Amino acid sequence: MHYLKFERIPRATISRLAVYVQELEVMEQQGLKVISSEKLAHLCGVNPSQIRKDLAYFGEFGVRGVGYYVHELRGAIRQSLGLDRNWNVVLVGVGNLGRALLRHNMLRKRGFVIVAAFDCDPFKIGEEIAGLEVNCSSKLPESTQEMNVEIGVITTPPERAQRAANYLIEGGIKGIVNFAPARITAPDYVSVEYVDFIHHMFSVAFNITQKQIKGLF
Amino acid sequence: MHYLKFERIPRATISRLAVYVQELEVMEQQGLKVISSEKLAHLCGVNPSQIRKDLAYFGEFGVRGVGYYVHELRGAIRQSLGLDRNWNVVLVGVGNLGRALLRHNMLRKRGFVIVAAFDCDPFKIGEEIAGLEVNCSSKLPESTQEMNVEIGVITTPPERAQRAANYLIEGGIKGIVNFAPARITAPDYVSVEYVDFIHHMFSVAFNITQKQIKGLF
DNA sequence: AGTGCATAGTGAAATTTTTAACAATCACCG
DNA sequence: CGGTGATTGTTAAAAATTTCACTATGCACT
Ligand SMILES: NC(=O)c1ccc[n+]([C@@H]2O[C@H](COP(=O)([O-])OP(=O)(O)OC[C@H]3O[C@@H](n4cnc5c(N)ncnc54)[C@H](O)[C@@H]3O)[C@@H](O)[C@H]2O)c1
Ligand SMILES: NC(=O)c1ccc[n+]([C@@H]2O[C@H](COP(=O)([O-])OP(=O)(O)OC[C@H]3O[C@@H](n4cnc5c(N)ncnc54)[C@H](O)[C@@H]3O)[C@@H](O)[C@H]2O)c1
Repeated sequence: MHYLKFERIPRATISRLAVYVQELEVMEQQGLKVISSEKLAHLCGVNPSQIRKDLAYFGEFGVRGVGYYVHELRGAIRQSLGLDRNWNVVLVGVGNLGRALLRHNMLRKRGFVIVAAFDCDPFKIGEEIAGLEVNCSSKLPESTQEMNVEIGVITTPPERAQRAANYLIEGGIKGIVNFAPARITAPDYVSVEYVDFIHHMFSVAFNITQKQIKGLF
Repeated sequence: MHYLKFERIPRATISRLAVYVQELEVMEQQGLKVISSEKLAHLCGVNPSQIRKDLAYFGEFGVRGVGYYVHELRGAIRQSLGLDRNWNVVLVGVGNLGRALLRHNMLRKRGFVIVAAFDCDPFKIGEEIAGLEVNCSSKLPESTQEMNVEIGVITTPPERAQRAANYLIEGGIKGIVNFAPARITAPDYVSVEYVDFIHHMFSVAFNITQKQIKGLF
């Protein structure tokens, strides 16, 4: 019997669950109904035990001898992660990257609804992008409180990231996703995540160098 | 005495080294000459021992009783990661995100030089972005071999990511950074990294949900 | 030169995370 | 309606990673 656990859930587990959801969505589109931990593991590039363990933190979602029902499992994971509802999001910094995010429907499809965008550049304020008017960032704190926004996305230059974060914190935001390559400080009650693709470039460069040293090329 | 180690280096270490470099660059701009592992750790949000351990994989870069010389340490880490040279990069998929990447000088500043961009859309082929002409993706394998390209960046829609990867692999690329939310398969000699910001959105949403359950709000 | 002080480097301990192994259980079949 | 095969959930072992505690060493000051 499975009792609700209050173990701390590894951050790596959360990250993998997101991958599982991704792959489950592909399967669902392909009309696949059932999947075993072994097959899913192979697709996601992990160990099958890992998948069963990750899922065990949240409940029992499979059928022994059969596997997991794709649709059901996707739903279960989404619910476990708190993704079975919409989240109001604001974006700070309407530059190249900010625009790319605003124009894509990827966020909305996953339940993250960008309800406002802010910039400090007077030339950008008033512009309309993807049906959203760019506002002056000084109005941010007020707006987020009014609109019940919980997550802020920072796409300003790195040296402005902390300032953007301060606005968001003042606005009562609970989580920040920072695309600028700069650490920011925030109170404990605010969750901060860093999206830093340069790290991944570094990683690849390092891996290639290593392989070269080891003579694999 | 420090002898060159052939231990496997944790992936997490690489990721942290990238953060250290980031912060060291900020310090250097501020004119700071010396930093202790304790202070750097605080800035990067990690444990001081962790920093010393991470660096120990590559050598001895500090001065006991003093700390690390900022400029020197930055150089040492960059060299350790294989970043003390330029890397030729190609980009596949000139959409919103691809353009944002092409327009930013962030990559070049770090030694990653985008030498060509490819798309399969006839309307985009021939267009010039940031001084680079968009080429037809069918020419990719040939071009990459000619230009001695080692890294490929994928910014196509997810369902096209594997195809893009295949072109890159055919072109003799050694590493791939994939921005599309889709796993890709590649031979062992190709390093693949995934940049998936949706995972970070999930993470933040999950953290907020957890805190709410625990009654922290 | 010697002393004190600060901080890097390092081996061992603690903790966390992953993997392996297996008992439990479900669907299916005769 | 019990046996069979498959695959989960779970416990135990292994591996990896992080943190601690301590030693070594360089610098500044006397
Ligand atoms: N361009 C990319 O492909 C890319 C990819 C990954 C990460 N990043 C990072 O994302 C960030 C943005 O990149 P970009 O290419 O969009 O840069 P950008 O210069 O095009 O855009 C930055 C925007 O932020 C605005 N801004 C500056 N300070 C602000 C403040 N205090 N409040 C509100 N808005 C403010 C600017 O007016 C500008 O519109 C950078 O930190 C960059 O390093 C960029
Ligand atoms: N837009 C964002 O802010 C953002 C952020 C993170 C990740 N992503 C991901 O990055 C990818 C690209 O996003 P986008 O917003 O730029 O999408 P987009 O639709 O604007 O651009 C995709 C481009 O890829 C091209 N393409 C398609 N198939 C191709 C192929 N086989 N070879 C070469 N080019 C091909 C298309 O012609 C198009 O120009 C998507 O997978 C998206 O999920 C986007």
